[in-house]
Amino acid sequence: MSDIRSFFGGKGAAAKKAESPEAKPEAKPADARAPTDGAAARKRPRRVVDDDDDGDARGAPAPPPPPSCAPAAADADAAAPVAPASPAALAPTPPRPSAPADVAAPAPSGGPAADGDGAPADGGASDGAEHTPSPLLTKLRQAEGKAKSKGVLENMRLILDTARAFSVERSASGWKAGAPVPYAFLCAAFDRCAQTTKRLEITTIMTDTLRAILETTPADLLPTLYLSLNALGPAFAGIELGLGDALLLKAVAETCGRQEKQLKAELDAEGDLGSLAMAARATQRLMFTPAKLSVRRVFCAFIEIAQLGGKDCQQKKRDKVKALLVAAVDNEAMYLVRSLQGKLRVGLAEQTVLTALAHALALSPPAATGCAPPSLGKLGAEGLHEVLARAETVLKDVYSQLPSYDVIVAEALVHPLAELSTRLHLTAGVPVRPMLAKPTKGIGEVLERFGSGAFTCEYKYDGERAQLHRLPDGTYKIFSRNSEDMTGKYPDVLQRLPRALLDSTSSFIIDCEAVAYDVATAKLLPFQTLSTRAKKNVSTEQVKVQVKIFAFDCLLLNGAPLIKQPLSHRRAALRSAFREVPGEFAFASASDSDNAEEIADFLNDAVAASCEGLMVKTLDVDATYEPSKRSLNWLKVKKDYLEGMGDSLDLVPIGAYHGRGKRTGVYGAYLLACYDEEREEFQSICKIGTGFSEELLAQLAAFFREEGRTLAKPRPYYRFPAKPDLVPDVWLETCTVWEVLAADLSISPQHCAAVGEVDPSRGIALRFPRYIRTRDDKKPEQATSATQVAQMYRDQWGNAKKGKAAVADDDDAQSDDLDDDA
DNA sequence: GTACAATACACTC
DNA sequence: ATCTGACTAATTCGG
DNA sequence: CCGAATTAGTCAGATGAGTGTATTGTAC
Repeated sequence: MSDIRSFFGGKGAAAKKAESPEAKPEAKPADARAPTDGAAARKRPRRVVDDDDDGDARGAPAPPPPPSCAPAAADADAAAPVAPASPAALAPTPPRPSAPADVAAPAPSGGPAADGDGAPADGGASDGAEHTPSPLLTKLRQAEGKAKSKGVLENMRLILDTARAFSVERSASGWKAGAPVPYAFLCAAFDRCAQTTKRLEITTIMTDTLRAILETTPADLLPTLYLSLNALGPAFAGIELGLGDALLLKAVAETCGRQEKQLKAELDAEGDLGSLAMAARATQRLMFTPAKLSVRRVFCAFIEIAQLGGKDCQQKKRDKVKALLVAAVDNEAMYLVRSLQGKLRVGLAEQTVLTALAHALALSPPAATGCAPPSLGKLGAEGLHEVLARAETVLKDVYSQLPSYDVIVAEALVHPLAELSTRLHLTAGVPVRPMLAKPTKGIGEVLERFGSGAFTCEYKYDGERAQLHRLPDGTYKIFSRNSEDMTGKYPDVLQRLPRALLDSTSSFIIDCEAVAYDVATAKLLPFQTLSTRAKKNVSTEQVKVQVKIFAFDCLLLNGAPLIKQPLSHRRAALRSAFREVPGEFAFASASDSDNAEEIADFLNDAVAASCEGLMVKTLDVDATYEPSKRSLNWLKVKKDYLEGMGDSLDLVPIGAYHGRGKRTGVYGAYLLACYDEEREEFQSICKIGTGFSEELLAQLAAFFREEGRTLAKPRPYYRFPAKPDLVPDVWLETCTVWEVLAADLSISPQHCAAVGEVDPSRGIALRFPRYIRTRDDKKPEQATSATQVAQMYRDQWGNAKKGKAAVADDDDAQSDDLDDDA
């Protein structure tokens, strides 16, 4: 994030003043177009908005765009700040306009293509109102018949058709080229994304949006990306808003002069604080018009909010939110709130943003890269598709190896996309997106998929993913599954790690699972124990819960990246660079057998050794490490999916919670209870919110809303969590029984199932509960009993202990595997 | 004012 | 974590 | 051999329990 701030720092102040005449609306009715393009063609009468961005109040205001990045047309725009738009141009899909001149005359290399067609049109051309059909489009139509893939053609046309839309919005939001990108411009794009569920369309919308920014104000690209991704910076930077629904609700209430309670009630019905905020703001009248919001101001405000801490920081955070909300117009308020909630809900997330960024960079290469925009006219649909696909591959590959937009954008603005993969690569000290595994139903499915090639099975340990790094300078880093920096959490691990290193080992990145470990009994401890470890500023001496590291992959060794190597190679590298240290460091237990029986036995061993099941990975074919992209080439076989091994319970819904977002209008989750026969009461055991189809959800809501199924108060024989969050919005009469599957049972600080049976004051809860089906054949009183729940809880530990007890100690198990591999 | 409890948040699975 | 739904891409089937 | 039908894979966004940490609120 420091990168970001420096982005806006320094030269900012002066520039800002210069380009920001007191932002009061200087209405200019209509405007002659920039001379560079077919001026006359695009005169559009229109009311003008403030032509400048807000008084960006921040200490670090905006720099002008790097001169090299400002296309000629953009300058023209700046000179003539009005960006008018004809009603026609605002129509969703106006006929494709394109002046022949635009097409014929490629702009100088500094002016990237603004249109999707072959002519690198000047920036101005993009918002032209009237054009004749571009040659490329014509060409496409002609090619239609013989095009190999209609999909490709359609896709390319989509790109072309919407390529101009961004400029319309750019106009609508009063954005001079080179000026800070108006937040409204981004919000308009979000709106359009939200209106469709088609991924290609969303991608195109974002591509256009990013291109517009690239071509006019590249300095705002980074904050735009972060706002689109709902992030404040790379995960490993650890920048958090420290602001959630509760605070936001207060902030919105205060801004709009509403009672918190009342707003909460509306939220239950509306399901989205964002749209509530928008609605509330719409009815408010302000004494004066606040300065318009810009992307950079919004982003910087978020960063500032994140940096607030200490006494009264909640009040300060709220004030900052209020300041933003007050300045928000239309849907800006909605997206501000949603961004702060961390849920944009417009169908936009990392993969899509990456694709859009890649496409944008390919279509509108920044001037400093020295790349000319692709000559699309020559490429045709297939060619264009090819170019875009390659760009996407490159960018995603780079991102997976170096997941930092700060770095990537900085590079991409000055170097050709094609060079990124050589400039940016796997680096010790920067987390790699971990490879994930796809769930399977059992060994049969595994064999079906991996039948032919060699594969290996490893224990799936129940701990925390840990990516251990050693930099060339000898320092260590640990990253979590989501690339959070966990170095401070495991000083003990790092202190001992050198003992597991062989002499020749210098830098590395290894993929591991950190598991709680009982030194005395040499047994693995459950995840719940691991999670009680302190998380910040841990000192080695104070560590209560010991941890054992199970390494299973090696992504980089002594400076050499290994992720493109097959697993067999990487595993050999891992084993050549480390040695096991009893109780501290081991290689994940593995078996390379492809015999179903042996695998089944191995699975049993895994479960007996307190593991969740197996990970199954190909060794040679399709066996590269695929961070984040095709990342599901590993399979996991979890015990709870196996017939008879999962914990299946029959439970009774006794309460319901209003759904949010997609689930607005129905209940989004239910509170489930088991039945305590002795005490004759229903005891909460978990909430459940997954496993339902949308249709079912609707039916259930309708069902429970029928007369007599909801209660004003909980029955006296309901036992439920005390915590306000967990108290249902609606109480239900006991009238159905649902079968629910869970991975484990845990002692719960909240739930009440079988209180007193296993723990004197705490009940039992389910881990990973999901709805399976409705048990029409059972009455509520026939639900799983508290006694049974308690028994199930005891059994899960019992199993782990007996079973194949001899193998339970992992240390032994690993050495075996080591042997048969070496 | 200090000490502790309650709450909100971010993060793991 | 689990799960569903929508879309897209890949593959198979039928004329 | 092409186009339709089917299947498989991606992606986003609903939702779960439980933990430590930081801040706020409250009791003394």
